[in-house]
Amino acid sequence: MEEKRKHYDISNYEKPLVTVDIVIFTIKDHDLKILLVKRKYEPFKGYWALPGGFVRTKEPLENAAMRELHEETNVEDVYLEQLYSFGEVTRDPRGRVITVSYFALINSEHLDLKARTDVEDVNWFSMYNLPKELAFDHKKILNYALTRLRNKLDYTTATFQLLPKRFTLTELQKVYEIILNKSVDKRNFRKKIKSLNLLIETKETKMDGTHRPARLYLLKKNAPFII
Amino acid sequence: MEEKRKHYDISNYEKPLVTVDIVIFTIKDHDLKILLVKRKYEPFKGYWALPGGFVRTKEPLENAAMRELHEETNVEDVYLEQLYSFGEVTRDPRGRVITVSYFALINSEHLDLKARTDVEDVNWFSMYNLPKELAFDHKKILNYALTRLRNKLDYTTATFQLLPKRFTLTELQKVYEIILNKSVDKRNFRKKIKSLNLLIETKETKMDGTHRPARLYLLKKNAPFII
DNA sequence: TAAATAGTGTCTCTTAGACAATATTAT
DNA sequence: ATAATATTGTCTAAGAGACACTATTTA
Repeated sequence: MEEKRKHYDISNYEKPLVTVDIVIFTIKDHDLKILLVKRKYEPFKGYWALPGGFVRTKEPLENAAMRELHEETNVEDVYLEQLYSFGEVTRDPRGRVITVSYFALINSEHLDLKARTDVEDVNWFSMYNLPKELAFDHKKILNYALTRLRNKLDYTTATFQLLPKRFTLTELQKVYEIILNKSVDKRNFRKKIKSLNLLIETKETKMDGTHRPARLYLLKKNAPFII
Repeated sequence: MEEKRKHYDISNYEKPLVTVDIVIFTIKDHDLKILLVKRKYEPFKGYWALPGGFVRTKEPLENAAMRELHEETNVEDVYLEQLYSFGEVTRDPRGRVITVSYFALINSEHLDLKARTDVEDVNWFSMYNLPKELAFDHKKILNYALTRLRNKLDYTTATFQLLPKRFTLTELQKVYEIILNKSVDKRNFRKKIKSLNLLIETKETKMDGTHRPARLYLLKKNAPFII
């Protein structure tokens, strides 16, 4: 009987804290950027950190991530995916904190950071030029996220979230080049994209400068997520 | 000052419980099997469930998973990988429980289930013939694990963990066929495996029955994990 | 007509997949 | 010899990657 209670009563177990942390990617100024917040309080006061926070008791994990995301940005049309859970015992000096990390891809248009009171500063950083030290194990989380993002490029359409609805093939190619951090042959790239049959060619073009205008495309309404 | 304390004092936050659950795969009797335990206590008393348990306060997540694994089996040489964290609010009727799931691949030799007191029964089940109802959201976790396992087949050597150290090419092919649940052309399979240059041909052969004996191979000592 | 970017096609090499005959062992 | 599994090669089609010229626009 006592043994039975031991197994049934949930309150006997010590509880770690659970947070979510989000790697928010966007492409801005021809660069892969991620959002960081400067911590106003200890621990790691003054350090840049991933946006995140504690999971509320009646809140699904994904909602917690989405809530934190909305607290930082006003964007809709967000692609959000769980990344990995980090559970080193000493990752937070305050005590046992397990974090479930997410990564988000947001459209480079209409970026609009909100004013916040609980952080000292918010900013976009180039993934290729991060602050030397980040709070907690957030550097590790970022590297993990970059690897995942690069892999997704190959076999999913998730990365179209980084572009406006209508985009040119050159813009699409730049997304690939910026994420992979290497250049790609224009002819092979276009051949590949066209063979996947994911895009609709619009009648509009985009002019910017003194040269031939580029055709605008959009992703098919029900293009497969996994190619 | 009060606001500062609010952000610093960890004890103000409500804490969900954190468990680990493990999908332990092996290959036995020409079938893909996973280990389930029959629950002795509520909730889901009498239901089959994934082995797992609460994470201890001073225990890294991966250690918790490894500990649960060792509590069920005596195997060493285990491949263990984090799968996904499930955080639906209502997934455990006792309250908020977030689970970090893992999957493990164990060698089909020397399987030796331990006697346990806190479960009613332990058994291997065919992945293709599971009990109709499982405890919690464990069916969902299992399906997620199967998808992951199938994907890993393509580009990692993780699945060699399912075989003894020395194995025949036919045994290796069977692993592929059982996991993918479809048959594979023998000539193409061997051509592919040989082109990857992962194996060492031993001088020994394996006899079993009245037919030509098969050459034994082993995975190269420092074969890459990701191919 | 100069400057700047958009847009396009061919060749080669590698890889995936279809497909069937011979080799070796024990009884 | 028979039964049973091991072992091996060729052909074709599709895709990846190297590579350079023409088209269209504005100033």
